[in-house]
Amino acid sequence: MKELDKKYNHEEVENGKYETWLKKNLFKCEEESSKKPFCIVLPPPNVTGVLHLGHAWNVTLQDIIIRYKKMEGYDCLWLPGMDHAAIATEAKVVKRLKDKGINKYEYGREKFLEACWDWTKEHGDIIREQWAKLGIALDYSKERFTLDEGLSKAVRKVFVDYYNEGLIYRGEKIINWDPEAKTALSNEEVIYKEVEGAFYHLKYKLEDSDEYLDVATTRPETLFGDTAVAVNENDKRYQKFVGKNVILPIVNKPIPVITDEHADMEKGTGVVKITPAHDPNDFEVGNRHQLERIVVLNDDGTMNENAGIYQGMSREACREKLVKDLEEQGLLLQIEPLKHEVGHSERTGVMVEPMIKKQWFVRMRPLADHVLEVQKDKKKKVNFVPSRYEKTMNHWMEITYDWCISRQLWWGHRIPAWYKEDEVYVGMEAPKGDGWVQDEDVLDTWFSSALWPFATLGWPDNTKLLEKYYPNQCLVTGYDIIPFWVNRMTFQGEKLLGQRPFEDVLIHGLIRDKLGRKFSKSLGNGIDPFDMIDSYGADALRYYLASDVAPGTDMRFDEEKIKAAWNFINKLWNASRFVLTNIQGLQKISLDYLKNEDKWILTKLEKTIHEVKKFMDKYQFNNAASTIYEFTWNYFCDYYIEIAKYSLDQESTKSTLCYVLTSVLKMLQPFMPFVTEEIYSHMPIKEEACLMTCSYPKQVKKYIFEKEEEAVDDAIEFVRRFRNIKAENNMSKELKVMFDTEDDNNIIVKMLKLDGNIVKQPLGMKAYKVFSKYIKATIFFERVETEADKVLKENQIQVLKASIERREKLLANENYVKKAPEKIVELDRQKLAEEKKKLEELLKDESID
RNA sequence: GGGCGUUUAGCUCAGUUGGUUAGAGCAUCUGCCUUACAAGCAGAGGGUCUGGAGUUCGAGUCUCUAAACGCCCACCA
Repeated sequence: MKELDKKYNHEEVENGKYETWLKKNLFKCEEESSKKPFCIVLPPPNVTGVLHLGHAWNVTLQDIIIRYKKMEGYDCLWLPGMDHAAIATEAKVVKRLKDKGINKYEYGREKFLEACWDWTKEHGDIIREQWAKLGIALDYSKERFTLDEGLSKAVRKVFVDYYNEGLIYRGEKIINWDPEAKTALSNEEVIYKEVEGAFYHLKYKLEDSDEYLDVATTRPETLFGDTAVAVNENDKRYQKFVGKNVILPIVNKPIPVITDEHADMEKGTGVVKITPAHDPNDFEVGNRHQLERIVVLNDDGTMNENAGIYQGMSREACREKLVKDLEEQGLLLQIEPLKHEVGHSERTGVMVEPMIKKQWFVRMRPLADHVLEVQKDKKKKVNFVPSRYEKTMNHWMEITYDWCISRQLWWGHRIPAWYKEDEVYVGMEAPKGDGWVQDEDVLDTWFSSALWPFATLGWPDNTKLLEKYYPNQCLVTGYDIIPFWVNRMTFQGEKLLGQRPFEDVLIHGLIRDKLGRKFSKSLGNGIDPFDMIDSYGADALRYYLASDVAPGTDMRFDEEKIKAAWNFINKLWNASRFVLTNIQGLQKISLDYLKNEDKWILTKLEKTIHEVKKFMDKYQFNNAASTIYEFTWNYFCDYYIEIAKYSLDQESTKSTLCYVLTSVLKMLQPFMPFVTEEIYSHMPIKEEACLMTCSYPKQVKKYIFEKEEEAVDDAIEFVRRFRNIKAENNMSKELKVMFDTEDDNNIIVKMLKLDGNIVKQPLGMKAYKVFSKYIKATIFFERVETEADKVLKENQIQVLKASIERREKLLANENYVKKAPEKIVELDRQKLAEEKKKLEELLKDESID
């Protein structure tokens, strides 16, 4: 058995381990076993790029769950995969081709898709390497891609069934148009940003009259599509105009003045221009009044032939020129500056254009209503951690409307619809016969990822995998994609399989920079998690990511904390070295003849195990981590190992060291798999070849010794007070100590290295009393009392007096004694007695000199 | 406009069902190369928990209210 290296070197420790784990098939699920299943599907990262810190956080949390559950005896399946990310990837590939001077449309669909597959392969390989560096326990035998054959089958199945059921339809509606990517977008893909705009007040003259209406608009360039002007029917100001025509400026065309509920008397001038082809509200108005729909924009965002002389201009240029022309013609009444929110494309960043288009939609109401119904049932609902995020989903379900799923892109699942003149065929395969042309469009990338929890398990076929691992037990994702993904998986799972897709959803936040800003390219504040791994190791990064914040909250990145995590690992490493060199040759762990300190550390350990499991089960890894940290550093290293140094020849000491360290390694394994496996491999006694296949520690009641725990706690308390007094008084090593209590003060003598300094009689030197609950001693030392000493003692007395007074008052309060739990009251009584004793001694002490 | 979150030590964060004198890491100060660890050890200082009101024997924790910051959703002709 090779010894542990003198220095903890994360690079050496982590190097090669992942490959070994893969070779040993340690990450594979055990389909055939009778163990209870625990399944997580990995939120598939987009193949657009490589993994960032947010991904590292996301997968670390999942890996901790999976590794924990494996040790807890579950058959775990953590299913990896990637997302083709239709629009995002397409944008990247378009750019790559453009840089080479190639135009997507000239290149052609087939070759373009080849380029997309190349891109996917390249980035997929990088991502897999990154997963390996992070050490995550993915079952690669089940890896999937959102654009693979299986997903394609599932997608087509859903599309066809929904179409036949009337849940998917094709229709002309106002959709969000991305003029850069030249595709429709869903509501969720539009981000509203505040921009500096203006209210343009335009003069719509009454036909054959000098009178006019003041029409305010933020989008003057859409006036070419105006087909009416609306006022509220109760608006007395404009009643006389209703039924008449106004002349559309520039176009010089009469359009009617109508009444419609959409016109709000309170807003603006109370007159609203109606552009049915470019505004969702106006579209509805147009439907109510059978107004013509005039599209004025081309797909690339330039003005079309309906814009007359402005044809070919960009939206922005047209607005500028138009406003100038209106002003010249005296048709511009006023420009009122206005800050307002305008929709931008999530992917390309350009302003989104509401446009009327023929697209495919999912009818959302019935699907969403069903989820709302299910969420009322505690046994059937999706449980969010933290629970507040349930509201985010429910609210979305309440207000969502039909989902535009067709995209005018090439990279994605092609819509399984074929057209022949006026006929439409929707089916799993192309229809027989000539003349059928398939829909050119593909589906929203989220349409396929919404099927991820079950399509990856073989749905729509009724596979064993599906039967065993659906519903998934858990999903881990950021709150920012609840609308895009979690919600959609939920309604699809409910509809298609009649069950929630996952029992729990663990939500985490976003990682921000040290100043709380989002990471962004323009700020240049990005952190590459793999740089951090190079510097501190994956274990340190993982521990940091898992332990920094409570579930559901954002995290501010702080490299100092990774350093602190590294220090902790280094501490573990050194403690392990100490233990390993001292338990060489240990044959078996025997915990039958235990000393007080052994019983003490075992008790602390068993209590720690209980706490840690409680936190792990609630996904509170931050609390679990700090509980283990405290035990390892503050109890095991700071006290037990120090005391153990005096009895390293004893079996009980060796056994206890071995047993405790093994338990610590097990608890830390999910957080820091590399280093814990490395240390475990050197242990002389092992229950399994690998730590990760060991069982998780369970609290053993017989190793809880309350009496000994209290006694050693008290001894430690004494040691702490002793050291304090020693430090505050600048005592030399030559001090002498007289114990006033009969107890076995073995531990204290060792901890304080008092051997040879113990006296049986008081000495004629300055004396100082030290107390804990059970132990009392006098320190004698050579030193002249200074003014500072007196002040210090006086302060101590004051603090004690105040505390005693507070407690006496509290205990004199009948209400408190009557209503508070007895335990609490009893504790106060004890504490009071102690304090009184201490005060008495302290006061008496003044006479000793 | 609707909803949600945050506000605790100099900084970053914990704080379970209300219950001893509110914790950690980092930073600061003091003393130590004590043979696992100086990336360490020992000791210390530092917060009344954003403000106000209430419920309670008891509030960082529950209720109401105000403020600052942040996020989500919707709308703005």
